Amino acid sequence: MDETIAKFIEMGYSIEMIGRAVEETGGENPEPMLILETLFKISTSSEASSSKSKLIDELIGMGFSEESVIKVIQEHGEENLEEITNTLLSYAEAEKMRGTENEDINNNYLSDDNDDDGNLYSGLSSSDEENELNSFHEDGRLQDLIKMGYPRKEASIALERCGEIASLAEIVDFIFAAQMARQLDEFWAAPEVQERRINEPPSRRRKLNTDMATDEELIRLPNPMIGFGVPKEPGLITERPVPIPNIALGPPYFYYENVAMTPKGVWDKMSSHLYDIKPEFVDSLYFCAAARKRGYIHNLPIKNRFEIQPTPHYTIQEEFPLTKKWWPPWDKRTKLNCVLTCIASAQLTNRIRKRLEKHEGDPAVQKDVVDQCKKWNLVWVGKNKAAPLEPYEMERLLGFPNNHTRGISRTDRYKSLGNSFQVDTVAYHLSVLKPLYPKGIKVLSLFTGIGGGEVALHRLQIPMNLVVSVEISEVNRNIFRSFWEQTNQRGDLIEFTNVEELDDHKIEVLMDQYGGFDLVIGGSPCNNLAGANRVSRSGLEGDQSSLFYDYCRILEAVRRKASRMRR
DNA sequence: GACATCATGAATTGCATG
DNA sequence: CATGCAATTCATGATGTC
Repeated sequence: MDETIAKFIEMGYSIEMIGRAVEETGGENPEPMLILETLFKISTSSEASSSKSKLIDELIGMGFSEESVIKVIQEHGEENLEEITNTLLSYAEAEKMRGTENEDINNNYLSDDNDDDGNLYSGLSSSDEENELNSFHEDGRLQDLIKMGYPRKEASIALERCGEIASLAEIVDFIFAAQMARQLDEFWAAPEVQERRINEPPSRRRKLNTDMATDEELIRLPNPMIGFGVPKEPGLITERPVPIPNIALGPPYFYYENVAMTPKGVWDKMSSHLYDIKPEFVDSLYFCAAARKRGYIHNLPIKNRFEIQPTPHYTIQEEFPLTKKWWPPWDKRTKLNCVLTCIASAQLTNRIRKRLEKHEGDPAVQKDVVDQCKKWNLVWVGKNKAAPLEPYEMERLLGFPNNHTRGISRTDRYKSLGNSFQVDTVAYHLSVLKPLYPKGIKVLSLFTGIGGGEVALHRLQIPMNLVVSVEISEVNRNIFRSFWEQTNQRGDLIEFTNVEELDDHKIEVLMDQYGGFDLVIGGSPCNNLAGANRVSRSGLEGDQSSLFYDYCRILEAVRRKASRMRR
């Protein structure tokens, strides 16, 4: 503990503050991370601001206005460092994009008036980007950085780390992130002796060690599958166990999704292609009455998530009350299994009924029937009658509005719904964007499907000023366009069919035209990964699932372009 | 051709057991 | 630690009907 305190003093905190923080943190041997968080809170709270904290000075020195910094820290006083980084970067981004308007970003953020921003992205066109980039000399970059107030040493390290072709914005991002992360890093790199003194549950320590191990370690699925935490369940994590690498910090933010249970090594590979961010595995049974085990790789902040309202029912019986009348007492299910793309045959329902009538009260038969019900996700809709869900029932489970998929064949509805997001789960993750983008966001939506991500944003009441959507299926495009029209969206919708056709040039033109993207969202095809595939479960290199690499390509193009535009 | 219906395992993981 | 068992899974392809 003494070592910890010494470290705090070294970081510039006074002994009084440390004492107060330890006291407030409580416990015999509080975790240093918690103390640091409390210290941070104290040092940035209004009553302790007689002497401005080191952090505020640092942020101001980096070129943010004093008002911005104070405002953000007041607003997010209890946030972690990553949160503040993200928020300030978002503000800076928003300020840049407003361009000549030159509004005070803080007033803009705090004000409730949502005036008409229909012309927010009209007539923006830039030129000579490439020439500017090429003429960017390293010495020039160094001098620019020093002019911006960065210490020479820090600037040159960043230059070295980012490489010769990095833009100024990328380097600024790097320095910023490095400064914000430095305090945390001291603890992650803490010596063994100190580590053992930390009074933390063994499970957490094991996780910590695993995460810090080499990359050879395969990614394991967590149990319970709650990611960084789910509502109404213990185990909420407020810091990422493995921080986001500097190079991947947003904005622009991105959100990638796929099935959790893939062939071995797939998630390791996907993570390695997405900036080594560790996936967040979440089972949607914590959000609705059906399981849905999915992995999400994203660079979103994770603090202050919230659920969309109204929340769905958590059990089968509450979600489908009419089944209660027929539900046999020996079927103990309260949650359904994953909604797939195909349903059970009517023959199965018949076979089950006949068996139950013939062997009334036979526990062995009942056990077998329950197994079949689990396998095919059946619910009880009549006496001895177990039937698959109707499309509208799947819509409800997945968080879509009633009849979202109306207008296409029943077979196609099942297929499209089975391939979709669970809206409440995704919305929970995306909810952190709401305070960051009060005037709405610009979305690049890959593999849009029936628009699960957009429905989530809509239900979060985050305006979509622009959606560029890529979706190969015509019926899905029709459904999504119907949603767009029926909800009276005011933003622009631009549709593409194939991800392959969205090349670097098209991306640049779109981003110039609209001022960039705030969010890149999508889940690439799982056909060749999903366990239900008996025929072609060929892994990430399969015909459809290899489109994952197009997601990466497009994301990287967007982030590169965004870095150039930031200047 | 659109649509509906049906039959078709296996990879992976968790867990208990020895 | 090996082994076996149980549980779960964003699907594909063939066939029939209209």
